[in-house]
Formats: sequence, structure tokens, C-alpha cells
Amino acid sequence: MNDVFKALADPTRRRILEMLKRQDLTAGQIADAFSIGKPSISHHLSLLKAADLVLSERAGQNIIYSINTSVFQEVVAWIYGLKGQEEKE
Amino acid sequence: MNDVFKALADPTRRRILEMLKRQDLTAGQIADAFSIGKPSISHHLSLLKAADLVLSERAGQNIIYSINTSVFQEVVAWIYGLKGQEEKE
DNA sequence: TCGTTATTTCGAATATATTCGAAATAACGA
DNA sequence: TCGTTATTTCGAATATATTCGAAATAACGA
Repeated sequence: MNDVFKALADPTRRRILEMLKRQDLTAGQIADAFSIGKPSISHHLSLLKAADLVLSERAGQNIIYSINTSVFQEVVAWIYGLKGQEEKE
Repeated sequence: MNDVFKALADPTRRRILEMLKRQDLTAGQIADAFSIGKPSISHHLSLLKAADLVLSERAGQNIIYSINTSVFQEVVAWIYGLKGQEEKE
């Protein structure tokens, strides 16, 4: 859960998720969309993967990344937990 | 928006929000719940405030903090944006 | 097997966050 | 006004994140 929030805290990683929502992409295709180097993108992807926000699968020389939305339920549940029980004293 | 995600990335700040969901609290009451010093908590509160996640109001010598849930709508909307448009190619 | 392409791992440099104690600010009651 | 309490601001120390280039790994086609 902490990993998820940490992963979402970086704008590059949020942008990667936005890209992956449209379609699955290889690590190279993702890296090409940014001005930072491939090792850095690879590191961001590994954090997203550790947070279970993306899945990866090797296809020949490429590794294809896809979004995993199931984790978001936890996040949304946490947020609604804050919203719901609110009460002024 | 980035400020909100950054603010949510820290466990201390999330715990502060969880405390404030139950009731409004003074800076001192919040600080007492943690083992870190008051200046640090004050800094966390200022980040939460900058992200518009809490509101503060002076009451005599105390400053009372309260949660502001309106910002969460943006976050939830962003998340649902990712969930919705997903499609396998 | 060898050269090429795609990607990650490694170690170091840099940038950003967190925490701290001391000092500053603000309001209180006497 | 003065001492006290509550809180924040400041500057520095430490910890964590991000980025980089070089080297390593993995799969491909010839």
C-alpha cells in the first residue's frame, strides 16, 4: 500500500500509467516517450511493478508492460474511508 | 495534483489524515501521536495544507487542523480514468 | 557461434525529503 | 509588560529518490 502511494508520487510514473491505459507497450516504446534515459525508465517500471501497478511479459527481445488496475481498488477504498467517516465536532 | 500525490506518499501524512477524519485536532495533539518532533510534524502539516488536503484555523494559542476531502475527487477521477479506458490490443 | 537489438543491473552523482534542535512568532493570563 | 504555552521557521544533518553511463543479460537472426 505504501509502495503504491510512493509509486504514484512521481509524475513520470503516472504518465507511464496513462500511456499503458491506452495500450500495452514495450519498455523501449515507453522510454522513447521521455527525455530521460532507458535505465531510468527501467527503474521506474520496476517500482511500478513492485507496487503491482503494472505487469510485464517477455516477448522475444521485448518486454511488454501492461497496466494492472486491481490495486487501485485499495487506494480508492482508503480514500473513501477518509471521506465517509468525516464528522464535525 | 502532483502536490497531492506527493503528500499522500508519506505514511506519517496518511496517518495524520486518518486521525483528522475522526475529528479536528490541534497541531500539538497530532504531534503527540507520533514519536517524531513537533517541527517535523509541523512541516508535514504544511505539506498537507499546500496540497489542500487539510485546513487550519487558529483558536487562541492552538491551531486546529481539519481534513479537506474535496481534493480527493480529483484523485479518484484520475484513477477511474485509468481504470475505465483500458483495453487489450 | 557472433554480432545486433532490447532491456536491466550496477555503482556513483545529484537532487529531493525528512528529521532535528534552536530560535522566532503569536497568543494567553497575571 | 512578562513569563508561559503552542506552534512555526530556520539551517543543517541525514536519509531516500532520481538519474546517469557503463557493463551485464537475454533473445534474435545469420
